[in-house]
Amino acid sequence: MTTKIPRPRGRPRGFDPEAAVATAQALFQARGYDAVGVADLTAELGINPPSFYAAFGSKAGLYARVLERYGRTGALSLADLLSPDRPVAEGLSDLLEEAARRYAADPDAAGCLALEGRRCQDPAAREAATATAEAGACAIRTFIAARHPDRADALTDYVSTLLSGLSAMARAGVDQPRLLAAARLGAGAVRAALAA
Amino acid sequence: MTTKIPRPRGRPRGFDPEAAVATAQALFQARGYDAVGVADLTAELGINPPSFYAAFGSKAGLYARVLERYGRTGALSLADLLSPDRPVAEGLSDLLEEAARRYAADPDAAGCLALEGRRCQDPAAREAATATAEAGACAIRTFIAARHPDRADALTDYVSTLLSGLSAMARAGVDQPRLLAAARLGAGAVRAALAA
DNA sequence: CGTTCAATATAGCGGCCACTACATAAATCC
DNA sequence: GGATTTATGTAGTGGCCGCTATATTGAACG
Repeated sequence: MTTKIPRPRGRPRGFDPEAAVATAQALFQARGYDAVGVADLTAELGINPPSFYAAFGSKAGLYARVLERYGRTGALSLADLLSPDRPVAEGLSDLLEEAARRYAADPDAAGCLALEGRRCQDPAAREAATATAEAGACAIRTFIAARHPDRADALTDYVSTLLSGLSAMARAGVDQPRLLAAARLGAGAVRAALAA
Repeated sequence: MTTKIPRPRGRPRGFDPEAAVATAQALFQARGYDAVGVADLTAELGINPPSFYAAFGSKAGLYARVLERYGRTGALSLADLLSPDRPVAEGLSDLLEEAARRYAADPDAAGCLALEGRRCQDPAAREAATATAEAGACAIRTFIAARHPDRADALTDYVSTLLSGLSAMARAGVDQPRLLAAARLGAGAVRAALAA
């Protein structure tokens, strides 16, 4: 159950900010940051601009909350896929395959929100997306370095390259089976590098 | 020598359109299509908007000419790298390495003009960039299919994924040695797939 | 010379953008 | 009740965008 919170002072909100963040996530993922206007968001949420800015501060502010939510719900569960007790090659293979599945799962939300967001025009939003993406790369590096410290940097670069490429291909319209096949081919190089 | 062309009727141009295309290529490659405004272009070229539109029709029209020039001068020479007499694995390896070198060669022009251009907001420019990128993928597919028809589709997807990823990493600021190492790792999977 | 033709310069168009000033509505506090 | 606080709806702001109407300049024609 939800904790009983005594109503705050003023007029209560007419909408749920968390639900709004979820709606915004879908819009941003479908069209990209730049292509989603504040007018699109307010229309979709059924609110007016002042309510929007009172709740989120700015379009980039909402995007930051969307990225935070993406890390919890939409992105790959790096903690599960890259748990320290898994073989390194297995974890990275599964990561790549799962990325291919998710990136191409919904044709209206193709690719990775964070990786794609790095290309938007708004500096604040771009930095937020870059930070989220970098956090993912950092998790990969840490996972590898625990058992293959000498190969962590190079392998992380390679896996990051593949993930960026898979996201780009998904956005270009490549379907799930093809994307998955590409991910599996790429994962082969990871296994070969770790076996050597 | 240049062919002797009798001066046409009206007032002569005050600038060289071909040089303007080259200048625009540098701008588009450095900042991306959306971030370069017509005002930026006219200022850089030292001309006014009407001259711009008389020469190129539209911003997307100029971009199409830039892409055409890119195919001739800036992009990878697919015809050389993928000439039919080369071993398939060798051609693809060299293609990936050369892409890594070029994408990270100039920090102010990181990535592939065509691959990155697929994400812009203007539909006409986006389609032009997509067509150019697709032509490259087609050349790769043809090169592979000549000797490995059953693997051409999957390998083309994989190489395209890597190229998109390398371009994205270059734009994210990864330097040339790291990018080259990632490309070499990725090329290993190509050789393995063809040897199997 | 005057006519014709094309590229130029000045100035500004309409449209969309993220964002906000202002007054009002709906709740709690005293 | 009245004061206070917060969110809301209406209506609009300034700014940048791609693009253009209009008049003028500079060249080749006849």
